[in-house]
Amino acid sequence: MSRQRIVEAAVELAEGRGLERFTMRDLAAELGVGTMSIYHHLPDKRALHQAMADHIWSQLVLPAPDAPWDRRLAHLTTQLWEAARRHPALVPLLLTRRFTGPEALPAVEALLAAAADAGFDPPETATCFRILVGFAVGLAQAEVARTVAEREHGPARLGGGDDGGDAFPRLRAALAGPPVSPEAEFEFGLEVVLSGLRRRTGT
Amino acid sequence: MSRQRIVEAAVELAEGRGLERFTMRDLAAELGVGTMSIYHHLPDKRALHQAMADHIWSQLVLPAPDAPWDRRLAHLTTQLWEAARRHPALVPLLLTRRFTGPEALPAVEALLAAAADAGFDPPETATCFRILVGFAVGLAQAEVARTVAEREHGPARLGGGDDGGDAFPRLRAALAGPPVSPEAEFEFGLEVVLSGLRRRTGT
DNA sequence: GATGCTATCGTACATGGTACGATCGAAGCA
DNA sequence: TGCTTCGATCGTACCATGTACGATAGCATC
Repeated sequence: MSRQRIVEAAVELAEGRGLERFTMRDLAAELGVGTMSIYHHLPDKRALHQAMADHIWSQLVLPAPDAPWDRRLAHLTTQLWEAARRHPALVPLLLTRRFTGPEALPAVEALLAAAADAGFDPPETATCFRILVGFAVGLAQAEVARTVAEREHGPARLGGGDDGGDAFPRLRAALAGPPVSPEAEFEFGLEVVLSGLRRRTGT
Repeated sequence: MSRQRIVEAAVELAEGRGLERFTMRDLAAELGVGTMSIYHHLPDKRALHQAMADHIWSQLVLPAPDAPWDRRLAHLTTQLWEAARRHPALVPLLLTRRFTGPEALPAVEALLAAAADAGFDPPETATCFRILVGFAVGLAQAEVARTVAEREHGPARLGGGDDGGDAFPRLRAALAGPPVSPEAEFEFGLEVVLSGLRRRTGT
C-alpha cells in the first residue's frame, strides 16, 4: 500500500464507473484492503480527488524548452486535452480543483514559461494559462457531456415542435449537421486562440 | 409550491452554503415543506441540479439582434461570465451539465446566431460556442477556486523551498505579483479570443 | 521478552437520497 | 349534503456512504 498505488487504482476505478459511483469502499475492495486503510495515506475523499487531478497533470509530456513559444503552448494544450479525453470521468476534477501537488507543477510551469516567453507580463501570463486550460478542459468536458447525454437520452434534439415555427434555427442547424470530429474541432479552436495571442504580442 | 419556486430557493440555498453542503432536507426546510414534497415536482437531485444550471442561463440579457456579431458575442460572453460570478457555488454545474431546459435555449440560440453571422459554418459555430462558454465559465471557476483556496489555506504559495534553487520561477512570478483584477483579466482574455475569431473570418 | 511504533482493519455512527404508502383537501357529482 | 376521486403533501423507513474510534498485529529496538 502506498499513496501512489491508491491514486492509480482510484483513477482507474473512477474511470470505469464514473465519479459519482466511485466509493471508498469499492476502491478499498479493488485494492484488496480494508476501507479504513486508505485513510492512513490520505486524509479524506477530497484529498483523494485532488491527488487524482494532480495525477492527470503529471501525465503531460513537456515540450522541448527551445521550441518557439507558440509551439510549446500548442503542444501543452494538446497534451492536456488528450489527457482529459483519456479520463473522461475525471474532467470535472480538472475543472474544479487547483493543481497544487508537486506532480502537477512541472506542466504548470512549462505552460506559464511558454506564455511568458511570448512577451506577456506575469498577470497576462496567468490569464493565458487560464484561457488555454479552460479551453482544453472545457472542450473535453463538452464532448464528455454530449457522449453521456446521448448514451442516456438518445441523440440531442429540440424538445417542443408544437409550434409550427422554428424558434431556434441556429440551434437546430448545429444539432442537425454530422457530428464534428473532436480532433478537428479542437485544432480549429486552438488555432483561434493562438492566433489571438499572436496578435496580442505583435508576432 | 411550484417547480419555479423550488429552483429559485435551491439556487439561493446552494449559494449560501456551497453545493456540497446543499441537501434536499435543508431545501425542504427552507421552503417550509416536507422533504418528499419536492419529489413531486422534480424526479431527483440530478434533475434539480440541471434545473439550477438552466436557471442561470435564463438570467442572461440578450443583445440587440442587429448589433455587429462580435459585439453580440462579447455581450453574451460577458453576461455569462457575470452570471457565473454571481453564483460562484454553482459554476461547477454550468461546466458539467448541458443546457437542455427551455429556459436556457434563448441565450444558447443567441450565442450561436452571433457566431453564425460571423460567417462560420454550423460545425465551426458550435465550436465557437464551446470556446466562448469554456472561456467565460472556466475563468469564473478559476477565480472561485482561488478564492476558496485562499479562504481555506491562506494565500497560494510554493510548497518546498528546501532546495535553494528556484525550480519554478514562472509560477513564482505569477503568484508573486499583485492579484489581477478579475474584470481586467476577463476583458483581456475576451479580446484575445475575439481577435482570433475575427482573423478567422477575415474581418 | 517488554515496549513502542506503524499500518491495517472491524465496528459503529451520522448524514443524506429517496421508495413507499398514508393522509388530506378540494372538486365534481348524485 | 355526503361520497368519490385525484393530485399534492408528508412521515417513516431503508440503504448507501464517508469517516471517527479504538483494537490489533507485525516488527524493530533495547
